[in-house]
Amino acid sequence: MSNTPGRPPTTDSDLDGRGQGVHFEGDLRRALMDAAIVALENVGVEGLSLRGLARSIGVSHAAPAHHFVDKAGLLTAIATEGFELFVTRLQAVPAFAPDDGMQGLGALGLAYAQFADDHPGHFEVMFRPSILRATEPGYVRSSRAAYGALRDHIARYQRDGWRAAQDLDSLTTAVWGLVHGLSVLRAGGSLEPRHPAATVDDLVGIAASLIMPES
Amino acid sequence: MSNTPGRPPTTDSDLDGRGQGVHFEGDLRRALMDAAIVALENVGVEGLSLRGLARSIGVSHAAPAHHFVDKAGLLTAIATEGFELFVTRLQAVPAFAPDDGMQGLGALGLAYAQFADDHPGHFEVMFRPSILRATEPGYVRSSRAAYGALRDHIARYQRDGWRAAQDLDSLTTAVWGLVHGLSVLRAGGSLEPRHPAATVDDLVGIAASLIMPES
DNA sequence: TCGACTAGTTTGACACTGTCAACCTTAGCG
DNA sequence: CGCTAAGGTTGACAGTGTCAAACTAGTCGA
Repeated sequence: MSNTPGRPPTTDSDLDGRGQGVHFEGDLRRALMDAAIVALENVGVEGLSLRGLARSIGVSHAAPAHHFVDKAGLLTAIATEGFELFVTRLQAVPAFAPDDGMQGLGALGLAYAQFADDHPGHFEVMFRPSILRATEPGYVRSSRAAYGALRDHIARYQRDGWRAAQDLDSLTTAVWGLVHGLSVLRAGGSLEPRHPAATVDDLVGIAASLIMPES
Repeated sequence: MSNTPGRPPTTDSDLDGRGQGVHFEGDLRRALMDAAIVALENVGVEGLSLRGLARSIGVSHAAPAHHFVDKAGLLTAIATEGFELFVTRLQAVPAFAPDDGMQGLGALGLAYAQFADDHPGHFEVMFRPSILRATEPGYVRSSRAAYGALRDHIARYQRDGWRAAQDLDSLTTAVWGLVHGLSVLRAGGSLEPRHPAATVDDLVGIAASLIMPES
């Protein structure tokens, strides 16, 4: 059970060479994160237990502490990974095509909302610095990279004439806030009463109707 | 709950100093909620401890269970109170004046963001049904009342010509998502890197720039 | 070859938590 | 008077995160 996950335990160390066989990324670390991500989806942060994770994987209760110092460390690792996934997702959004209306922006919003839907475990934790080691360099770097990716898209739209006169950071933050707020409300179930079973596309439609009422 | 009317509230006994307030909403209940709200502001949900609350007030560790069944019950009571405060706050927003541009909408957004800023303890918990007894009638009622108050404002703006053709619920949800997302990001500190020390007014400005770029 | 070293893991302990069951105390009332 | 019940207490239980110390196995320098 301990070796089922995809990666074999890095049998050879010399592909990296520096130092000795330093595989900081062991098997257990990955297994713990995967189990934690599933647990976050099901029971949320308050229901997640390091001991329960260890138990489900079949290691002792103190094993996690060796890879992540404590619970905040584990959550920080997940949040960081989330932002990294997030960045690659945003970067996969096709560039703006000037003749397709606001398709570019719509695709961007869709990527955001879709990410929240596809990775609820990561999303649960990414934007909650108070329960993370929010000053950890990796977390800071990846979260800023995510903002940067968002900003790059908006900048490109501006270059193509969309609200070119407005402040880039304000625009980015506003778009971010809009799609983030809708995603959060949806993930929390707060949208249910008025928009039962709202899909990700519904969200994008709602957001689009606010930004560009004419279309 | 509030029934068992056999005994009138005995207003004859002075409700000053010594405990024994026999009103069915006791003294301790209020004290626990106030202490919890402060704790939520400081240490968040994961740092809040029923025993710690009881200790700080000077009652036994099991006393809270008598007023709120468990932790979720306490949080639900706070969330419900938060929505009630929220509704009165929204209802205090002056009606739309047709000649003041989007001042009405701006005031609405300001009320929202200001509430999140003024009551971080309540806000921390209001939109997280997964840690609450989200089906409790009082919570459902007050949270829907909040949506209704928001919707009433938007409906009035529509009657005055603002985006009159758009779907009211979609518009309400969009505005809600925008201002909620910005408030959440700000409360979590995620805005810090790009917008250090962003004020509530900054938020409203950012939101306004997205909704009405021409102004 | 061998001993030291070290990352990874285990065991055991501690203080803490939420929750439950039982008991005590007191006020109000027939 | 005794009854009832709400409000509060005490004690216990199973979990939890975290820390310290011990063990294990693989690696490296000699």
